[in-house]
Amino acid sequence: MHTKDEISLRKTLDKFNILNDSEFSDFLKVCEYKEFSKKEYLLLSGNYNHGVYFVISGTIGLFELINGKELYQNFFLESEFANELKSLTTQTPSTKNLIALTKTTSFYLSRTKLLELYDKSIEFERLGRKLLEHILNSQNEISYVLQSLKPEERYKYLENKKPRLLKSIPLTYLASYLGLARETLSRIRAKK
Amino acid sequence: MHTKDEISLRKTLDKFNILNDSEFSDFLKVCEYKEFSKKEYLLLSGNYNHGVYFVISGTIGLFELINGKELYQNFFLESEFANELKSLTTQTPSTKNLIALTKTTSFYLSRTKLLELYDKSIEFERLGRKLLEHILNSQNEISYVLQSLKPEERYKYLENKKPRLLKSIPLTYLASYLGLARETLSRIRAKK
DNA sequence: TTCATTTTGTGATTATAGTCACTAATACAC
DNA sequence: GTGTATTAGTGACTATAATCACAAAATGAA
Repeated sequence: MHTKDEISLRKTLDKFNILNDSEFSDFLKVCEYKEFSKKEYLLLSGNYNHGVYFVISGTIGLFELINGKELYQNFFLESEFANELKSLTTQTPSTKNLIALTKTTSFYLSRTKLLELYDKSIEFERLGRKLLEHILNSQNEISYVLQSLKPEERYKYLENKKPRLLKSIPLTYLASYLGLARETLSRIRAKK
Repeated sequence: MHTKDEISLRKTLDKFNILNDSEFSDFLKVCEYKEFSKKEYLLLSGNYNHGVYFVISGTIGLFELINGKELYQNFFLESEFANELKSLTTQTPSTKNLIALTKTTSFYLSRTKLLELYDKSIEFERLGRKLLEHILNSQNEISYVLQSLKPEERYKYLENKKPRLLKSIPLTYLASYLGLARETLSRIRAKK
């Protein structure tokens, strides 16, 4: 049996060219299908993070609450792995929140099952490593944007490199993500 | 034979609790001792990145040249792995430079040898994954600093979380690293 | 469809850090 | 030890984006 959702997961993992059919099947076996309604929390700060999510449909936001303000640090769209790695890897209470910004469907992979996969064979370790390399390269890009681009250039960065975000995430959250005041981003867009 | 330098490497890797004596010995076997004089480049933008360095002594800087300005993105001190992962993992020409900011000694591990280790056993893959998790958590912290802290708070961040940088890296480079004008950082420090 | 909530737009003002220009101090090479 | 490089400090000024306050629009639920 291959549902559309499983094929989507397969396609994403196949980019790394590591798992064969049997390994993918093992991966899938430990995934649980989960749905979230808009504004539902997948992870609440203060709690431990117990796993990762593969987004089938919808969008998930990662944010931190800093003096009453929601500081968005990432967004996860269709076919991406939503993750908060600090708490997951160090097993300390999370300072961050994962929230469904829209109605969302996902595959959930618990930390326990993930660690079992890592133990099972080198292929899963390799997949984990490659995924982390990929995530790290993205994260470095964001850091660069925040470190050195002016507001207008940050907006252009979204246009050019993250058009899906621009299309699907409210400006308010994007401003937070880019380290700008909402009004600033609104004015930049108005000028175009 | 165990030199002081090898013990330093061993201690750093032992934090991850993965390699046994024989595996560490395999790791060490593929390391080359390399020295760099002040201002010598370990990686020049435009070139391919062929490996990683473990800093035995000295400091290494990672920067990008953006309209004539050196934009420092990281510093690597004693007992840290100096890396530029984008070019290393994607095998595209590097946009970044690695430079010895002081006279530096290091162990060099080539990409080829690294990949051989990854193939050799699951322990090396796991070490790679854990190292990446660690690096990613640090990188997320920097992003947070750049996204949401005011100049004064950024300086405090260095004081509290990166005192070694504050001690050993010129203010000019630290300002770049923190996304601030050199003068701003200088004034902040003067106020203390 | 209507009402409440969320999201966006925009003007006026202020705070803040960037830039420029120059001096001082420190480090480093010969 | 002298001279050159690099690094740091500081005042004056300017540009820029944050903040505040409010209105408008869009979205979503009942």
